[in-house]
Amino acid sequence: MPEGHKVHRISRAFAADFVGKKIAARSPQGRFAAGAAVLDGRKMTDSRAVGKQMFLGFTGGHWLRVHLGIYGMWDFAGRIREQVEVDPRAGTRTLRTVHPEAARAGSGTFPPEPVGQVRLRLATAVAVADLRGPNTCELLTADEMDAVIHKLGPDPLSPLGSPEEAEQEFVRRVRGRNVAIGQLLMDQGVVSGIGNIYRAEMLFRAGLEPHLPGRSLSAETAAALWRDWVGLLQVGVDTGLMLTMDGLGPEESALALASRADRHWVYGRAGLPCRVCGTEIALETMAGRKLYWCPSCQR
DNA sequence: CGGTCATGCGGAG
DNA sequence: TCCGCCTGACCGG
Repeated sequence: MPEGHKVHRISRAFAADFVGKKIAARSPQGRFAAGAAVLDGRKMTDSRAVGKQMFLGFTGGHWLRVHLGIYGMWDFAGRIREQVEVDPRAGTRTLRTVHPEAARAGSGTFPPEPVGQVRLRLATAVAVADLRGPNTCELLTADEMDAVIHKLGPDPLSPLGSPEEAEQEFVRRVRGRNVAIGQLLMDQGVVSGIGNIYRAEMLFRAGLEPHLPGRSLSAETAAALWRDWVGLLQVGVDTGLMLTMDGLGPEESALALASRADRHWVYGRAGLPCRVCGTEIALETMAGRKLYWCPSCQR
């Protein structure tokens, strides 16, 4: 499942091709039939992403909250605006449709038959979005949505206040806790959108020992973590990929992108030599997820 | 082609 | 702490 960058991209896809349009809603799988009936025929009025959560607004004050969990997904088909995509083999950035297959001439009828367990299908006259395997798919009032959002830590791309206030909020939430920084980065109440890959990579990039309590970090160290997240998230939204290794040329990038194991500093590299110092990358469970880190570079 | 794991997280127990 | 979600990537045979 996507970390925060992907959710922002999905939200943008809805903003581009669904917001402002009358929406046909149904639940082919049946598990969201009641909710789909409420939304059916309404106009989509807004699309927001906060961390890993997305909120779609509809006339009448209805908000659809979707959290994809570990393997949920949205599939788009039909006339969908292009987004930047990175070609792993060529190492190039190009514009592509969200769903290239749909652009093929004569590639079947529109709308396409649902594939798999489609919890919810949202459709305009020319575009379709299918939701499969979500962790959460529910209708909320505006007040209920606000309550959800206010429980979340800051998201650089949907700050409740100024960017400076978002940074200060992150610093405050980290330094106020006697909990390992490796746990705090995964806590969506501390900062929104960071998942297991970004956690491991950010800690390595900062040279931070994952077990350090949040309150042991200096304000500057915590602020630097935030600024790194701001940059990583922006790159992720721009490219659609989690590019966590800086300073690679086109050829190196192409190689790095070719396989996930070669794409990151430490994530997924347990037992392999650290790219910087050669020390064996360590693996342990933290916050219920696998944490990869270099015992030499991170202390 | 079958088994395992995972870019989460909420709820049951 | 375990389960549901019920997909897709990856790996060994």
